[in-house]
Amino acid sequence: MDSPPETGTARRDSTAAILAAAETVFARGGFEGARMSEIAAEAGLPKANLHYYFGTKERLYRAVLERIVTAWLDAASDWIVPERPPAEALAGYVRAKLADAQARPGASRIFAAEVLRGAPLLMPFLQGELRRRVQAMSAVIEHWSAHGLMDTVHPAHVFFCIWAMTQTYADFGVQVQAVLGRDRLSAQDMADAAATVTALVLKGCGVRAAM
Amino acid sequence: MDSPPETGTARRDSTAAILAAAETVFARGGFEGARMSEIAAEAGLPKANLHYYFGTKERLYRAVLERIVTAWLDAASDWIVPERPPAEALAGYVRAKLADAQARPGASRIFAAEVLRGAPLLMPFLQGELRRRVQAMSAVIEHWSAHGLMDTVHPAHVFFCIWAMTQTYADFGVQVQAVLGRDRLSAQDMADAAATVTALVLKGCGVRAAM
DNA sequence: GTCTATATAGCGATAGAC
DNA sequence: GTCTATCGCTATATAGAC
Repeated sequence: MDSPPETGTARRDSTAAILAAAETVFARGGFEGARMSEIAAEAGLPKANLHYYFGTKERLYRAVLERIVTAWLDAASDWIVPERPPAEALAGYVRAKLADAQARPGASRIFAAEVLRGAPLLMPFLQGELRRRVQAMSAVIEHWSAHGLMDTVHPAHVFFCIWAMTQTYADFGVQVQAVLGRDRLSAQDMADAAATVTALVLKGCGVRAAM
Repeated sequence: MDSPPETGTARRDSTAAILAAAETVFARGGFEGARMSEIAAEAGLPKANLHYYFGTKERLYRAVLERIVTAWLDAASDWIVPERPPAEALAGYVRAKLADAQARPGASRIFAAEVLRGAPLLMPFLQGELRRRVQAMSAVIEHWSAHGLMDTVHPAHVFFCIWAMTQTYADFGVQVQAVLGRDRLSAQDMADAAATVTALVLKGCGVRAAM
């Protein structure tokens, strides 16, 4: 948004390559664990170019975080709307979150590592945009409860639990693999995961069967 | 277990102080984010003493991890036994895990950070001891299902979900606080969390009401 | 055993040639 | 705009006095 001007297609290619490489490298080890030299190698560029485009390691990291947070919000939030029956809405939300965790596990891990260390850079997002989204989605849940479509619950906590369960298949993927004794998670494993999470959420919230 | 001999009470005091300080400092930032000088300051000892007792930063980190893993296993695993009714057993297990997350959030975060970066040091534990424990607990779940005390589920995935939900209140505590708009989580917040997780697990698994 | 003072390496960042 | 060579700092680790 500031630093060197935004024009030029070579610039676009380079910054895109750097951001993709940075997401890969930050995904293992977080901010402190990543080396600028690793990111440069991953992007196939000299290290100096990273500083030319992004100035400092922290500014590059912030750029990566920003991309992730944007995707986080777009991903699934429009499933939770009052017109939809809760069974369909919640199941769709869970499936979208699980699909996101599988599609971009690195993004999920970077987000998790940032929150783990106290979210120094994400705090404004958590207290602002995310809080408002949760309040809006919570109102929908309360609407469903009031209409007898599901149990009365603590809506925010239900979302914390959904996020925890879906993200665990990205963030703790190696633990899941190790415990199941797999080299990597099969499609069947992910189907079992989806079935389990969906059942816990729908039956756990007493959602009346979809029609 | 190796390096300097294990006798002497001054040694016991120093190593205990260092391990406690290390757990605090590793809890924010993980292995790479921690500075030996921070740990020394936190323990009130000169930095050189850390190296005298533990040799390297990695060996100190391993010692901290070992303590955490031991506690992890002791914490709650004896709740899941076939004699107990599943409602009581699963509710007790969830409560014990949540209490553990509240009592030692730093330990939970260190474990999470280690798994996040691919669990290079924990892999033997995950594939060995933890896998065996899950297999044993899964057999109990299947026993309950076979006796009509609860639905037929994917037992391992149920445990992944329980761990995810309970640990999120330690590992992602700042996110929970931010979204709820709190300075810190109140006793009421934690009671709501416990109620939500317990409901999702018990109703989600179709556990027949306790008698 | 305990500490101060220092060696050594690796990292982020930059200067300056092309 | 792009790269090579290098600076300066900081962190782990150790040598050696007490």
